[in-house]
Amino acid sequence: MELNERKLQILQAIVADFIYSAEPVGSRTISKKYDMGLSPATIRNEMSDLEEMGYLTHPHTSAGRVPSDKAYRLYVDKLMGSSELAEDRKALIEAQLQQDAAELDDTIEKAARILSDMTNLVSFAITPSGRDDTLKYINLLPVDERTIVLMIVSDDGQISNTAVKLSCGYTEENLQLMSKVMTHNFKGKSVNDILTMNIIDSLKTDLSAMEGLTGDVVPSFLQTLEKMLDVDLYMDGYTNILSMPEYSDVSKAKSFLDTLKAKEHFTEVLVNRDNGLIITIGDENSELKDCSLITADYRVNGKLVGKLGVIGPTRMKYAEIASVIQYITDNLSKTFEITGDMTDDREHQ
Amino acid sequence: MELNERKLQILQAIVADFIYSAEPVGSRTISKKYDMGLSPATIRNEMSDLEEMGYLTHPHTSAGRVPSDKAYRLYVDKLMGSSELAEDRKALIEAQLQQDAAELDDTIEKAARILSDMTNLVSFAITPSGRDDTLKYINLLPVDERTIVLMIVSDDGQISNTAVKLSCGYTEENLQLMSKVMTHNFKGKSVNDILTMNIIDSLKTDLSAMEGLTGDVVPSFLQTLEKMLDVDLYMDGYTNILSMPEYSDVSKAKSFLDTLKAKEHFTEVLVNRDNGLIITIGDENSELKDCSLITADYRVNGKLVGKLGVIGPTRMKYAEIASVIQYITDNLSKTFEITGDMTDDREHQ
DNA sequence: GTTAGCACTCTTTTGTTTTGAGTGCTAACA
DNA sequence: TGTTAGCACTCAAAACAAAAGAGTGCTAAC
Repeated sequence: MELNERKLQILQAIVADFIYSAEPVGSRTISKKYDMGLSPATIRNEMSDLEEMGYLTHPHTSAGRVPSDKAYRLYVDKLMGSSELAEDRKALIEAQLQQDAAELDDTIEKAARILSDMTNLVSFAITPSGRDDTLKYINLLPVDERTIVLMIVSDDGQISNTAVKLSCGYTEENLQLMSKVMTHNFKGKSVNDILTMNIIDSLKTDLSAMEGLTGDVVPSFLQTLEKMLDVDLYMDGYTNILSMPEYSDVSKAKSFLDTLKAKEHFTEVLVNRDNGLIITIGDENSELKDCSLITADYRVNGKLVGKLGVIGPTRMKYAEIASVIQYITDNLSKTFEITGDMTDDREHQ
Repeated sequence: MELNERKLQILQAIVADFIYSAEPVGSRTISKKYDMGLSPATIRNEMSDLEEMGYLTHPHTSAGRVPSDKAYRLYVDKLMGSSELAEDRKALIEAQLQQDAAELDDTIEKAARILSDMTNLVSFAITPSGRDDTLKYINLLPVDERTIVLMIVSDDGQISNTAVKLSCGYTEENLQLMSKVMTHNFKGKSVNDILTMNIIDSLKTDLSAMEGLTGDVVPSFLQTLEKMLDVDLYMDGYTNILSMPEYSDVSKAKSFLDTLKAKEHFTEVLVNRDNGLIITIGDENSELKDCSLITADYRVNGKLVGKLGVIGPTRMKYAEIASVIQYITDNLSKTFEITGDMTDDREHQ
């Protein structure tokens, strides 16, 4: 059977209607609301065909039609078109993102909040991983008799520091020498490389004169590097789903939210997701098969990549949401480019 | 009317039963389950009295009795006794808290998680404010041509640092001088004092020779101090309420969760709350009048005070929950005392 | 003072009927 | 041959009715 122009039109009408109403769509509705000069009976015939082709389903005999995942996919790819974001929304996004956009983390968090507010869905965002950051230099600084600070500066200007409690004393000279050796050894190497290669051993021979100090500093150094690998995950708008008919049943809502709460796993899903504006629908997802995800990446300094997106039932306003996400991520990338040489002006853990 | 021994016994039975069943308690139930040698009729008479006295209410004629806030208050004060935590739970708490208890923040977060898991309620915790921390010294360190790090060390060993992007160049001597002057001016002063008193002006005269540098550093300094004031709020176990009969209605659950999400306000409530094990019931709360809160404080280095607690419907297992909270906060305080001189071994923002 | 007995109340449960949205099929129409 | 009116049929949801059951309050007897 062929998917002719009329079938597409009808399918589009059904999907669009269902997205808004959350009710199975009947032939009368289509015939009346979207007047395409066809009687309900004709539309019924077409619907019957569309069902046979796998685009529609039927909760029960006397109910209207509901789009299948396949229909949503077609809708997203061919039918929905792209929706231009209203000017006032654009302005709102810009205003809110710009407003004290000092720290990356805070801004990302804010972006997620805006996103969930505008879409009424659960939003999430991950920060870029520092795994490919290369080190610029390492500095050890005295604090008090038994405490020093380990400071790691990376080439793109990010600074991480940790206080290190020493088990033995130290001299300023020791610190300086050690800073020098460490910088020499690790300059230009990426965080990931340092952690996977066993560069630490070489350090021990270079600094054999001060074993005690090395023994205290190295674990902190590694720990700090590990932390630079970490990707933070923010979520917002959890409660939005509680006003959606799909989750009017508390136990459904609970199991959905509990799944989302297993953050670690979710982070992984996002990290492995392609860049660009990505929409996955229903069973295209490895998990949460009755949900859709829309994500897009954002750039920091034109390079490091984080992601931002929403999750919700397959019945969602794809076009509208996609345009919101796209606009926010574009804006984020711009923000962290314009203020490019200001992005250092924040603390990194 | 007098609240005699028998009335108390009956009231206790009713409250205890209702806490577990969430169903209005009838006279038969009390007579059978808690055999105190009285017929349902007698108990009915007593119940009627208790209702008149304001301890019980009546959803409708043919329903059992439900405890009022007043009854819970009496129950908590006089009737419930104290429940000793089971040994395996104690062990579990200790094991989980001890396990890499490196950073205060992480540990607090973990404590909140344990708490919500054990109580099946929403838990929350606030970290101590740094408002009364006194400064030990301030250090400015070179990073690159246009960037320095501002490091603030407080007397109890906490370290905060921020990268400062400069609008002009600097020399090492400048930094050292400025570090010295700032340390001299602010050593021994509390964060709060520095922020309220206008000490900044004096700094400008002392360092008039390097206006540019001062102009860049002072805002960052203030900003960092502001941050030290901040109290972080963690919440966990949001979804627990979705399995409670009180919130089987999605819209009720949503409005409860939305109220909790207004974090800022909630933080304030907690900060202003008394120390010790505090239980507030129903309309004793200024907000969320159909909920109860149980909180306790924990100490860090024997001094700084954070708080940990749960929130849920007035029908909660007060004794059990109180003992869990008490045990966790005791343990937290102990953890951050034993490793007393190790608590510096973490980063502070 | 306690309790058995009983009428009464009111929610919950269960069953029944009605309604109405929507389909599928057939037959007529253009 | 495609379109449509008409109609029987289906099924969930709503409305209604009846029954069950939990529990009370009161009275009278112990």
